[in-house]
Amino acid sequence: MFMKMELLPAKTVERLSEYRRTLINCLKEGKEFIYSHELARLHHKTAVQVRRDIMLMGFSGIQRKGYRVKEMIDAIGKILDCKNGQNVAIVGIGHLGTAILQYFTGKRPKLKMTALFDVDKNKTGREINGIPCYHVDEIPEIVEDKNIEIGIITVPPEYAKETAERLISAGISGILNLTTIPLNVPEDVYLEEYDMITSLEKVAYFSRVLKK
Amino acid sequence: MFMKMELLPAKTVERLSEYRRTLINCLKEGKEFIYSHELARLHHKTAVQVRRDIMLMGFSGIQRKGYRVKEMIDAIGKILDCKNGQNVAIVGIGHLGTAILQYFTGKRPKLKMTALFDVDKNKTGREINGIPCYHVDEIPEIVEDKNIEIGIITVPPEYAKETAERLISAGISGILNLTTIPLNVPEDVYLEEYDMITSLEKVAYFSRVLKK
DNA sequence: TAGATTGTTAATCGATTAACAATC
DNA sequence: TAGATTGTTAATCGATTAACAATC
Repeated sequence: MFMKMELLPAKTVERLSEYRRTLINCLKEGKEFIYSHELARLHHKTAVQVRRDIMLMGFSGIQRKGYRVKEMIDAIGKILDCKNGQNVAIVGIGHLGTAILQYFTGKRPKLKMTALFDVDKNKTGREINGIPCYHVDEIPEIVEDKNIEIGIITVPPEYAKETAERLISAGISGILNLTTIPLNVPEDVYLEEYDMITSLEKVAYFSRVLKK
Repeated sequence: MFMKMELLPAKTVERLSEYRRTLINCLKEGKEFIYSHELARLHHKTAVQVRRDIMLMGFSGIQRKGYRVKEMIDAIGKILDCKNGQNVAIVGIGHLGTAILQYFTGKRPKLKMTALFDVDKNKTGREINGIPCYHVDEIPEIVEDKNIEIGIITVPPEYAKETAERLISAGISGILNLTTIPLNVPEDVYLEEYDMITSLEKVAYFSRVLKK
């Protein structure tokens, strides 16, 4: 069997993730088929783009009927998910860390929330939302023992750098940095950064200048 | 006096916001000048891109000395900030809403956190972090009376749609949607959406496939 | 059959980078 | 002066969209 295994464009990967979210909702509502233009409309995209993304992942629909919702969810899973799952940790269990933890619970079975880390004695040494919380000093052992591949950083900005360093030397392979400090990582670690203030400033700018 | 007022590319606007964050830190550390390659390195960009962004906003540096940190912060402010400020509200004061509120406090004087909205009686009718919290039913009056221009939506997904509708009919001009539900807004409302799960799935995918 | 939809290539558009002139 | 940096245009690259063939 031949497996389509080229690297997909980052933008396509993002959109596939978004499509899946929507498809899961469609499935819940009992929808069996979906047209490219329906999916496009739900995501403010064009139908061509949706079809092209689907083509790039090697899936196909049925002429005049659209795409089978259930099968497409599985097809996206084949691309986005690791067969045996990937373990995830959150470092910094403040409001942001907790928000992610809560949202996450039970949603993505292939991304297994495995450990939490904090410095607060009230949080460490117990389970939060059913996930064990350790002191950040335990990052090296726990990340290695539990084979944690992905770290989400939601610590206060002044600790962002050292947190990243700890995760990296513990052998993490991907980081989602939600602090306001841009990080530097070695080449073999994938880094994604997001700052809400930038999003908000973008909204402020365009909502102002676009209204004539 | 001639004002440079063309619309900047969205990507440039994002980067200017990021540069400013970094420049503010540089200023705190007493740095007076910064080279394009220094700023580039801090943001994983190229020096050319930094210089081009700066050029596009109509600012200039000094040959061989770089850019004056203080002046550049002001120049970015002239682009991103509204002279008299813009009022912001958060709808949904759960962990995510609270995280934003806390981070936000005192950071961006031109984005004035003006009102919070929730349904929980323990939160409404009092101040949280110094900002008054109202019941979501009061959105129409408060948004109009307080001239709120930007709404951040951090409600549970099932309420995302109606929250957006309420904000829009109350006359909001920009929305930052942090729920997992894509929204539809009329043409004259600027919408920015962000979903952490997509970011996380992107990290999972690339951290897996990029390691050979 | 006509119409609607998928699948795919080619063209276009926009964003980044290369190249280099200017200048301190 | 030589070297380093800014500023800017032109070339390249990548992402989106247009066009259209295939087919149900």
